[in-house]
Amino acid sequence: MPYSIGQVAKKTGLSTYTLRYYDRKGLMPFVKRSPSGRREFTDKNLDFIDLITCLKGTGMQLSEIRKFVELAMQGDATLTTRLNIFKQQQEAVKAQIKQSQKFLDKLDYKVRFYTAACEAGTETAVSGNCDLPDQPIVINEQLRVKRA
Amino acid sequence: MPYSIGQVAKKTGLSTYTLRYYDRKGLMPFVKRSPSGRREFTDKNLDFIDLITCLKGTGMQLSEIRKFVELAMQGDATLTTRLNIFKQQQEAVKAQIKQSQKFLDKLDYKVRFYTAACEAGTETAVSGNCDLPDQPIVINEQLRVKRA
DNA sequence: ATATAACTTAGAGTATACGCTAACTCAAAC
DNA sequence: GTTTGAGTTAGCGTATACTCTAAGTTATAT
Repeated sequence: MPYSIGQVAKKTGLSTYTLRYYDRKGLMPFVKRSPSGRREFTDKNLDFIDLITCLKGTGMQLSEIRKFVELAMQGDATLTTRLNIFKQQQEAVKAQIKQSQKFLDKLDYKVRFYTAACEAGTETAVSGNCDLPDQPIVINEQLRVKRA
Repeated sequence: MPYSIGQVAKKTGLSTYTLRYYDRKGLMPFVKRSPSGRREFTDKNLDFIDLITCLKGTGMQLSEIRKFVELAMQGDATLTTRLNIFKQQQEAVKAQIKQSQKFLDKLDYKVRFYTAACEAGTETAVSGNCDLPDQPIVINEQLRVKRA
């Protein structure tokens, strides 16, 4: 039994608007229609939508995803091309995670800095250098507003 | 010696358009002007722009960053509020990294799958389940198109 | 002194990814 | 058989974040 667009929306968390939009954008040429024109999604289709969600979640644009889908529709002739797309995206995600980790390091430093600042009652009493995150954060007792 | 907007653009990698746009959006109320109205960025300003870039890079919207900037301009009275914003963003980034890692796992699987498919010459010869990524990927020798 | 490069603002234009409405059709329940 | 809920398309509207142009001013180098 195929799924209706509403059922797919519930299953995937995407809105029906989004699903139709994706379809219009050429991301779902594999979805068959009932005699009256309604979309009928199979379980295999759902897997593919999961993949689309994955690619989208890693920053791939809909236009690029469309290209991938078109390759996939062409069958085995495009296997290596598709493999390369996945390898490329793999590297992209690794780089993204690295970048996010750098940002997280900065945030970690900020939390330590602001924790000290809150304790001292003022930012001016706190020393520390954001670009040297391992450097200790020190409170200048002379400048404290709040006493411990 | 203060920096001009062009120099800041080079240093930060943001375009002058973007810097002015950020300014207009209230993200840089701390930037002073020369008598003739030109922006004069200090090194401290550059650090703050780095922070803005960090927050933006972790998915914070400009409108939210603006709120943070406004709090920062109010001084020590908003220290705990700002600390909480950083803590919140810290958690958000951790969650993002986790999600990205999940997507990466899926991509890793796809690379393994497609590598096998390329070797076999056809997708149909390859078995494997994306939701059980530890399951081995097996090539059905009967369905091979390309012989090893 | 003047060319040119860089700055200024206001505001229009672009890209992406939706979200929503209107007007209509269709399927299932009662 | 008719209501109700869900589906359909076309197309307009929105949000975000730029990106660029136009028209003018200012700073710097020759």
